[in-house]
Amino acid sequence: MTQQSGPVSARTRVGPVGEMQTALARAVAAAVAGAAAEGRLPPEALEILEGLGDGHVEVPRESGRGDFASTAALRLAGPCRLAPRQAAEVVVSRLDLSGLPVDRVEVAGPGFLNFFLAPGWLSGVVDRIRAEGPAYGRSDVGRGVRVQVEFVSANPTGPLGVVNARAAAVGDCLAALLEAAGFDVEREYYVNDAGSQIERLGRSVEARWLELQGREVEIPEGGYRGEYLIDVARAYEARRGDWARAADPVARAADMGRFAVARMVESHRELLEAYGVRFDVWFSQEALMKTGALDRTLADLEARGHVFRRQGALWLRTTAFGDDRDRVLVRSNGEPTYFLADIAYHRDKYARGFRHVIDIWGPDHHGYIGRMMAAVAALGYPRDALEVLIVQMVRLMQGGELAKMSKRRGQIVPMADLLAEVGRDAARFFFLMRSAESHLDFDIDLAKHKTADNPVYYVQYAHARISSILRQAGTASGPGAPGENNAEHRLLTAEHRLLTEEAELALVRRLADFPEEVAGAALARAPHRLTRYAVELATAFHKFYDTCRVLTDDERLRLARLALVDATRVVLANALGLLGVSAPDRM
RNA sequence: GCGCCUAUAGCUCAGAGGAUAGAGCACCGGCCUCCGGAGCCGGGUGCGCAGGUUCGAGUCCUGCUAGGCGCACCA
Repeated sequence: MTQQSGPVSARTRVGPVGEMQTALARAVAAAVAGAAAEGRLPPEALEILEGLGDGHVEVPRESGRGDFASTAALRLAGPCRLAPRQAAEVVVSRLDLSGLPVDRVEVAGPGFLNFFLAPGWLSGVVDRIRAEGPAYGRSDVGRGVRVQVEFVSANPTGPLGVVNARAAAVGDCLAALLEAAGFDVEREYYVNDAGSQIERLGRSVEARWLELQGREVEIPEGGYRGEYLIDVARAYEARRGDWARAADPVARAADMGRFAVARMVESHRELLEAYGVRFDVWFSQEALMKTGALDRTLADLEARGHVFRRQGALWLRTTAFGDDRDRVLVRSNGEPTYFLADIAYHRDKYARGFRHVIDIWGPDHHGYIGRMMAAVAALGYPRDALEVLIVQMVRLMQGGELAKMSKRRGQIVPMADLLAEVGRDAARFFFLMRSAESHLDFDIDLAKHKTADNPVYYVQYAHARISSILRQAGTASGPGAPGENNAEHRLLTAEHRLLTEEAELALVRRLADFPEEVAGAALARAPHRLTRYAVELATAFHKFYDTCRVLTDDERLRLARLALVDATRVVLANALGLLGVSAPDRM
């Protein structure tokens, strides 16, 4: 079983940097074509290079190796049986860089082509960012493909825990990234409001309710023992107590189950909204089942010939699609499994028109991926129609120890408690600092620090500091209508070629990277890259601030730097916006 | 037993087949007549082990070791 990763290609060519890479790649390709035509490179060279697309142009890690490097010669050398450096020399001799801001090209190391660009090659970026504003960073690599991201989807039988908080941050940010990258995204929450767990929930509420009536009752086997159900029972008593006392016990427990689910779902929705996460669709499992979706799904799978009967049960032959064993759809007692319901749910997703579905699951479900992928394949959908991401577990650390936030041992820590402790911004930022699939140690002490060692404050501080500078300069922060006399208007005349300090150029360079960072993070399903970028951008700004005075008496330099600072504000705000973290003007 | 994930600096973690592997925390030492010091600068014998593919491997493949998780006619 291999997990499908969907339309993932971590390399994208968008934004100012990507556009330059594409232009350089074209120039290299033209040089190779020219050399091949002259017989100085074998005919297959061009074909090999085309197979690389523009992926052979990269950004060298080390400064001093140019602004860009091409590995074309290295890749041609083997198949063409040439010495890499020699191939590089041939390419360079044919390079036509007219119209490109390239100062010089060097052959370096084993055969890299290093391009050194003219110092002002990014001088247009500042205006571009300030003109695009909130749209800067968006691209169309997704080409409007409809994608659904389903996440959190916690059972409505108890409060949300910290893993749900992590999944919410990851799912919401991933959805935002995909939107920014040009996909047509819907956020969905699946409500498991059917099945035996809801019966157990109802009986558990009933037990609490009977307790409130002064009766001593055991919570049923397999029931939910959390004290939150006492509140549910109280609310139920207030709303439907009279009816319940006269009602048939079976109907009463069922009614309590429905009541508890509605209440739980509502509290989850409220908590998530307070966390800044809104779903487009809250999808009810019960509603789906009422439409007969299970029967239709079963019939579909049978028609496709993947269902068989064994020992009185109906099975899906998932082993035909990479699973390591076959799975039961309908138990011998006639009860459908949760698996069948899940297949019906996914079938419904595709029926609703999604070309690509991303499920974000908790760590306890990774064993479920194989059968779900197999089921989607059995339904006849392409292998990349479904993609499952696992958000790994969270350990809360405090004072270097496992935090004891939960009152009882082994009990999950409620999401609400964590938010009350560290706040929404810190929680979201910290959950997005690590790749979703690796275990996370959440440092509560650090998250609460209001100092620079706390990354979220460090980034927000950069934004607040910028706002302060712009306030002092009399520049409206934000794209208001500029009066012709104010500084906002005069920034349009800023001369970006005056930005020559190393710290200034480094900052411009980081700003120029943003669209590629966004698209790359979206395609790689890696929101944590964006968090990292935000920190790096803040660092670049603070370094600039430390070495370059913005509000100088030199009017022209002052305008140039103000424009740069304002562009930085835009990008920081856009990055924080995608992360779901606030960008304060004051702290 | 089988499967999946993880293994990178004292700690927590980035790392997109490229050149000399990076951040943050912690620790030590510097920097404010000036736009917010919630800042900046400096200090580092680290890719679990062994093979392989490649011009080039932390990255891909195989085996091993260690940790985590999963392996229901549960949801």
